[in-house]
Amino acid sequence: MVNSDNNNNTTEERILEAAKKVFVQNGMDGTSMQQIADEAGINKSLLHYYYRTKEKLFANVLQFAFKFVVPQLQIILNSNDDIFRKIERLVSEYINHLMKNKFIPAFVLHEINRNPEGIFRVMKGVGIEPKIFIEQFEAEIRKGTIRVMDPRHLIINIISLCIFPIAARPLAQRLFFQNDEKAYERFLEERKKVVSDFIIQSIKK
Amino acid sequence: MVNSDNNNNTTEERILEAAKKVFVQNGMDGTSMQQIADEAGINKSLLHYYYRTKEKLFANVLQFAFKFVVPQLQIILNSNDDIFRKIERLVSEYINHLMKNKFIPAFVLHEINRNPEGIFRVMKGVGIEPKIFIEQFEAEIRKGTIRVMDPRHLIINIISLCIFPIAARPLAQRLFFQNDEKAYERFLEERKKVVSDFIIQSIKK
DNA sequence: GTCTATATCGGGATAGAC
DNA sequence: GTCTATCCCGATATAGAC
Repeated sequence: MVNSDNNNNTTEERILEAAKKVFVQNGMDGTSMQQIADEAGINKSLLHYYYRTKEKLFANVLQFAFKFVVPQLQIILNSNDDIFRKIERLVSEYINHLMKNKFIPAFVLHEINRNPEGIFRVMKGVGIEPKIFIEQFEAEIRKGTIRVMDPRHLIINIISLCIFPIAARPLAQRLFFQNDEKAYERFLEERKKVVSDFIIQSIKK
Repeated sequence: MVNSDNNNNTTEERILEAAKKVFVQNGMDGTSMQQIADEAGINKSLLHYYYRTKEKLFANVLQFAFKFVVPQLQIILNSNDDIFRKIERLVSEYINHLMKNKFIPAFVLHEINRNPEGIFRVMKGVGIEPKIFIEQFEAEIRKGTIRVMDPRHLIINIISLCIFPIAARPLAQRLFFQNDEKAYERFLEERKKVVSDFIIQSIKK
């Protein structure tokens, strides 16, 4: 899961762990309180005792989708590396994270459409801030080392290339890799280099 | 919607139109038969009369997500254009299609994870076949006009860059465009050129 | 074909015993 | 804190009148 601290803690924590697992795999609508209770090894009533409603429990789960990875990415965004090195590190770190949390991308994308405000609130809470990265990018454009481009396109491109292959994995793995798990893992490993090369080539003059 | 032939046909067709609209926006789990009945202007029983179960009705909807766009893309894939022109046309056509069917990407991605076999069956049914495109790509590599690259990475990259900005639109529009619909429309229009330039730059030697 | 009425089940949530 | 029992509602699905 997205969190490393595992099971045998308090009941409250066990519930949250179970909820993360089940919600992230099946979405808000696709998950019942019974499933979460079973996963946590307790009964439904306790869920309501600790988190009054399903909505509140879900809200608690949602932020875990960002809580751990955002600070890591922020460190890279604000580091002293040059722009190309930053892109390499961002892509590698992000793909790495998503490989370890493979249900997160589709879960978040579904939620973005089901209830945009919820995600938006969480995103403002964790507060990712690409300002320094964008300024650096624009400085390079003025220096003439990279092509003129709206930084928003670059950012969306980077994110697209990292997230989509994980979000669409169950289909892509079947279509292109005969549903071979290991082969797709290797493909994703390769992508850490392929994607950053791809991006750097496309922006370099 | 993904289909052009509109409303006032037989009841059976009206139901299917309504089901497409509601299912695609809210997903299988997020949709009730009552919602579909309301959207179609009839009552629940009729849904069961025409399509025995919710599952069967949903299965009928699913294929419409691919039925119309796949043949169009296939024509481009098999055309006589050179590889760069093909990429331009593919990206432009696909983004265009997705802009007109903005709920499809997140719907499909969610479904890919909820029930991969269902999507896989549909995909084999509509049968997209990139063989000619891949051969053309490999021929260019041998000629030395483009860099060495697994064609699967290229294909995944193209699809990622087209789909993701639509799938994540509700969030991206808020984060980068103050939730301005029109501004995001322009951004997506721009992407038809930006994305194909981006890809071509990155593979060209 | 289309409707109303109803059966049956599972959902979220609460009451109350321990 | 944790359980069992229960409430209430909305869901899918069916029966049967017209």
